[in-house]
Formats: sequence, C-alpha cells, structure tokens
Amino acid sequence: MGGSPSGTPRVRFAPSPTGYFHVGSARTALFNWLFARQTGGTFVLRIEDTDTERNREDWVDGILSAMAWLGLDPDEGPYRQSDRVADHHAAVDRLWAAGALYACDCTREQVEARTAGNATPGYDGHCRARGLERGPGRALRFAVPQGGTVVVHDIVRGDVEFPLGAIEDFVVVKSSGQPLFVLANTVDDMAMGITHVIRGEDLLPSTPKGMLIWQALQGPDAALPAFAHLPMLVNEQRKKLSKRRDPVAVESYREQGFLPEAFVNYLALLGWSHPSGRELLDVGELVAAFRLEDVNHSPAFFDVQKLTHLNGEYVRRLDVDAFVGACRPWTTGPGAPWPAERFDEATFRELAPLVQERVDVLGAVPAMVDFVFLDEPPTDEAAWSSVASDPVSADVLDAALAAYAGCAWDAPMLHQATAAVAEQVGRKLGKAQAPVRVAVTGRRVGPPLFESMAVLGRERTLRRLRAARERLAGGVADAAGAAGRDIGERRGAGAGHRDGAGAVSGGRPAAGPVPPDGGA
RNA sequence: GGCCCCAUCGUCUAGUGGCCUAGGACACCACCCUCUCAAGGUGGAGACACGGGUUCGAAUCCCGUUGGGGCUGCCA
Repeated sequence: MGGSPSGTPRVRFAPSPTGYFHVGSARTALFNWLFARQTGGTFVLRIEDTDTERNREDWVDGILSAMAWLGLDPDEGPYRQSDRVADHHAAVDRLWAAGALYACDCTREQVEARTAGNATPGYDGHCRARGLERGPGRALRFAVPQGGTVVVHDIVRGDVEFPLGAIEDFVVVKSSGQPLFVLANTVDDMAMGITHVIRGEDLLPSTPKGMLIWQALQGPDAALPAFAHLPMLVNEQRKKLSKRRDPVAVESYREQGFLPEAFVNYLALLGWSHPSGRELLDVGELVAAFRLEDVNHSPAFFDVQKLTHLNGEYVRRLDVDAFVGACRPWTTGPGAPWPAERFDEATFRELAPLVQERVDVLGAVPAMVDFVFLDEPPTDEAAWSSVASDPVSADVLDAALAAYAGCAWDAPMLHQATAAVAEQVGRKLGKAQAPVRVAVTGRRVGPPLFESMAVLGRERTLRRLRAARERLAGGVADAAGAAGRDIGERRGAGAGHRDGAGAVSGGRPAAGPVPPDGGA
C-alpha cells in the first residue's frame, strides 16, 4: 500500500460481495485492468465488505474466480475493507477534530416530517448548530460548505459541476458507529495511493462528497485522484442492468459456454471501440489501444446476440485440441447428457471440427454429438413426426438399409450410397437424407450426416435405421412408446445453440442475486 | 420534485466543421454455396430526436426543447 512514488497510475476495482459477479462490474474491472496494463500501472483489488448484513463470503469467492476466469489478475489485493476499519475510525476522529463533522440524532421520520415539501430535498441541517456530542445512537454528518461548487474533472466526461447547495449534509458514520461508503471508500483510496478512480457513472453523484472528505482530510490543495465515470450498461428498456430481470451473472455466461477471451473482447466494446474499427480484438490489442479518454459517454445495451456471435468467432478460431479441451466441462462434466463411461474423447475429436463451426457457445456442443454417446439416439418428437408423416420415409429407410449394408464405411461412400437412395426414391439428396438423419441422430439438424454415420459405425447405424423403420411400420401415433430420450428433458444450457425450426427453445441463464453494480 | 449525465441505423459504434448522397459490426431480408444446420460469399432495407443560432459550410460548436437514464439510504 501507499502512494505512487514512481508516478505510475494506481487504479482499483472495489466490488462489494453482495451477489454474483455482475457483467457491469466485470466491465468496470476490465477497464481498470486495461488502463493499468497499458500504462504500466498497478491494478488493486479491494473487496468492500463493510455491509455485514448483505455480504457473504461465497460472493467473494465468486468475484475472485470470475476475475481469474476473465484473466483480470490484480497486482495487489484482494484487500478487505473490513480490515481497515481502524483507519476509517481514525479518519473520522480527525474529521471530527477538524470540525468537519457534527453529530445528529434525528430519526428518519423526523427528517421526513420537517422536509416534506422542501424545494431542496435531503437533510435540512437541523443538528448542524446544536453542538451535540458524539455518542451512541448518534450519526455523524459531514457539514457541507455553504455556497460554491465542486467540480469533478472527469476523464471521460470533462468537468462536471455540482452546486454545494444541492448536496445535503450526508451521513458519514452510522448511529451504530459504523463508517459509511463515501468515507471508507475515500479513506481507502487515499491510503492506497489510488491515482485514477475508474467506475460506473452511477457513482458520479457521490463523487463530490468523496472529494469533500478528501479535502477535509488533506486540505484544499490535496492531490485528488483523477476520475473516469464509465457509461452504464443497460437492458433493452434502457435501464441500468437489473439483477432481477436481466441475466447479469458472469458465472452464468461461463456456464453457458462463452469463452473468456470472447467475453473480454465483447465487454471492451461496450463504451469503447478500437481506432481501426475492428471488433475482433485479442487482449493484447485491447491493452495496446485502450484509452480512457476515448470511452463513450452514452449508455450501452448489453447485447447477448452480439456477444454470442463474437463467441462463435472465437470458437471457430480454436484449434481442434483447444476446442476439445474447452468442451470438457460439457462433455465430461456432470451435466453431460450421456453416461460418463460412454464418452470417448478420440471419437469426439473426429467430429469436433464439424461441431466447432456449428455452435457459438460450448453449451450447445452436447446436443451436436449426443447421438454418438447415447445408446439410443435422442428423440426430437417434432423431427420424428415430420419424418413419420412423409410417405416416402419408409422407402428411404428401406433403400438406405440395403445400400449401407455392403458399402465401404466412410463418409464419401456413404454420401454416394445415399445419393443413390435419393435417386431411387426420386428426391433430392437434401430431402432424402432427412429420414436417415432423424433415424440415426434423432435430430433434424446436426453435423454433416455422412461423417456422423462414419463415426457412429455401421452396426449402430443400421440398428437405428431398423428401429426407425419398425417404428414407422407401427404407425405414427406410437411416439410415447419410443425408446429414445426426449430432447426436451435434457436440454442443457442452450442460449445460442442452433438446431433449427423445431428445436426446443434454449434455456435462459439463471439470474441469481447480484449487486446493483459493484465496483465503487 | 431537486442535482447530474446522455442523445448517429432495432443494437454496439465510426465520425472531433468541408473527404458524409453518414462507414463498419450484430440482428433482419434476399440470393449464391450446400447432404440438414451452420459457416462463408454477394446484395438489400435501416440513423444524425426536434427547434433555433454560429459559420461560406454542421452529425460535428452554442442555446433551448423533447426524450431517456443515474443519484437523491444511518447500501455499496
């Protein structure tokens, strides 16, 4: 801790552990981190855990693991604000001694009763001249100077002026004796030698309060940090991202199979853009080109569709080994739709390149290859009924059974054999392959069929074709008796997965309790 | 209500007085490619909130209006 003797920037990310790690917090953390990396500065992580009512230790772990996942490694910390309360109290004593504070015993009700209908809302200064002593049950308020303005020199917005008359005598210490956010936050920034405060725009209105405290502690000539207030992240209603309605937990994106590199790339594009206009940017390019003064002023919508597209770009660029590795949580994890012992990575690897360009989130991978690792193919009832209602299906399956019985078992030969089947039934290959695809893979979309059958093997393919043929003979109404597993029951995290018209809708990420913003 | 911020295609943005009949990306539509679905290719539709100024000239500067948002807690 301490100042910045070398003159290099010291920034901090200061989340409070009151919920899942929020995408807005992640963006704030990223911009701090980018700034630090690009200036050779220091990135400090400080957990603001002084609200004992709302903090939980597992949220701290969540913050740490999400940051690690994103690669936002702190140079210092995590510090705990709760470890620094002695420092906060010492600062309070100094402020009290300097006459910057006064004690107040007003209840909320009393204040409301007195100020109802006031032109300027907020505390009315009732206790300011009462000369109350500090003591139990009495809050401490900051005596805001009358008249004049505080101007915040903001790197992204320019100078922002706040008339002091509009700032109430805010509470700095609760009647319980506990210091509040503006106090603790300011004192910590001071103690840690923070030179640049980069945070969400929602904190802009509290900035003059912090500045007042800073100056009361260090004098009017105090070297204040530079401020940079980042535009809010908003939902489709243009409101600040809400943990209630909006999918804001970084962890849920991780679980859906977004890649951290893509997530970081997308986050960087929210409120900033690369001078070249390129959008696919690796972290090195981000660090090299990022400038706080280039940050936009207006709120940005967190567009999952665009994030999903970008993720697809990253997924497709992975080499096969990296892709196979990245898929492991979904292919070998507890959420995999097949029994663990049936999964074989070498087999998966054969299909991987074909899967890779068909998914944009890793969570969609199992549905692309489950037909290989399940004993019976999955059953998409919509797909089956469209096959069942087509009179040609039976002929296709019969012809395919015959054609596949003796042909060489590789994709080109299967292609050729199936083309012959198509010709035999008088259909284009695209139409003719449908019954075979559904019979073999259970789905009407997926990796290329002939490669899929090649991997599945002749034995299993033929067995499935026969089963489908029998089911077809049994009539179209026997769906309930089918052996397959209904796709709808084991739908994994599926946002962004693509399986065509009849597909079951993708799951939405679970929204858990999340702090309003975090990262003071 | 008060204080503050913001305002280019549906979305993210480029644009810092003439290069703008406003560029890119996502999404959307059409076509091509094609064993499904994707990916890829080509093309299309789509925006400077409004009104005043300043200027030879404004998306770009100023003012106002309107609209949106944030804050207004003895939360952070």
